Amino acid sequence: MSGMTAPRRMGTENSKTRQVLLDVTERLMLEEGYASVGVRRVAREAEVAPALVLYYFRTLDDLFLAVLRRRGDEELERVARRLDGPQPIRALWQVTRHPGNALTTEFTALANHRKAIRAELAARAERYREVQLEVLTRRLAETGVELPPGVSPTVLLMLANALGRILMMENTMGMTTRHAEALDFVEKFLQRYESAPADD
Amino acid sequence: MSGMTAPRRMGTENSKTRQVLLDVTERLMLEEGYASVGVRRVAREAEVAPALVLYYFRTLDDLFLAVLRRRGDEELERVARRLDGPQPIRALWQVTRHPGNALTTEFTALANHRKAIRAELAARAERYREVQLEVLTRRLAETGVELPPGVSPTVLLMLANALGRILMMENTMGMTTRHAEALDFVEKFLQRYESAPADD
DNA sequence: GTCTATATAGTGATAGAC
DNA sequence: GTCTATCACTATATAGAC
Repeated sequence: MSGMTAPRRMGTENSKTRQVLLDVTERLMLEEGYASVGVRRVAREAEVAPALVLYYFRTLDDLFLAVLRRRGDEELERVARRLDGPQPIRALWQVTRHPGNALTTEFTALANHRKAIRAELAARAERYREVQLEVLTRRLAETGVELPPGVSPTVLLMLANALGRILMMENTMGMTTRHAEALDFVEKFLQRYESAPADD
Repeated sequence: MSGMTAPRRMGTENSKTRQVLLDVTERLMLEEGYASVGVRRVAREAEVAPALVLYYFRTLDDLFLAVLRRRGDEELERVARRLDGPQPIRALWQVTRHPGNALTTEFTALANHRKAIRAELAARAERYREVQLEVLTRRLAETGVELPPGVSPTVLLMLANALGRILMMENTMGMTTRHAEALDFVEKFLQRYESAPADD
């Protein structure tokens, strides 16, 4: 399981230091972007020597992948739980705009450069979408919400995800043009389809 | 205008070589991503010496900015012209999914690392949005299309742009989950609101 | 498990000859 | 206008001592 390609020594999965390195990497990605993550920088923030980072993660890719897997698993669970409540559409919107999702954006950017990340991220994103869709579809049926004509749960999911992600990305680069109107539209939509028990 | 900070020599605006360097850079960004753009790589593809790149563009940032400005101006004009036709919503969707827009995505990613790019891109994106909105609003009024309740031209613009961009980004990383349903929804929407002269 | 020291290879940028 | 040569710096990754 841990790969027998390299004869080099390597740290164990449940080391305390290893966890710290993952924490530092994740924090750096969120605060300064993935480009700030490097062997030296992570080591400095974790107050260890650079070589130790490569002792726990053979390559930088391995470090990124470990963060992606740890956080991704947590997030998938959290999202599925959130959507499985009384207001699935509102939950969908909140989840999309949650800071935890900012890491996904960062990994998406990183995937441009690193093949290994791209493969893993794409696979996860597909699973993520299917899980969201499954829970959302079920809950919409159970709560008896009637969406606008032509808007299937799939379409609702894609539109919410897309709009949320783009607003986030634009915000990151200091852009807010027409965001207010978009957010207002979403709020009205939520009130129309979920706050009042929708009996048109 | 051309900056009196550096005493270093520099090429003229309408040099043939300069144009080639811009072409190469743009092509590289589209085909392999911005990370493949470097002094040496661009020089090699243009079949000149690396130092010549920095003769025409004092820094890498300057090279990127020159591409952004040249292409951005062309695109803005093209988009405004396209939207100002008989089917503005369809044009909006086509423009969003046009390859020319892929460069924007690349610049958005680049903006994460480079402050100078971020500032210029944000300013341009705001102008781009306002121009799109202005033409779209006017044409929708002129063609007498009645959008779904709550969906203002602004909301339509933001949703179309967001969905189109996200589909493009996912495609780039080899992901297509549920794209068909989303595209189908858009197509039906277009047919409903534009192909038939809409008299409900 | 953690360190120091270093190998190896990349980068953007500059000086100055032709 | 274009080149060669090089500086100064960064990066990931490795070997081997403690």
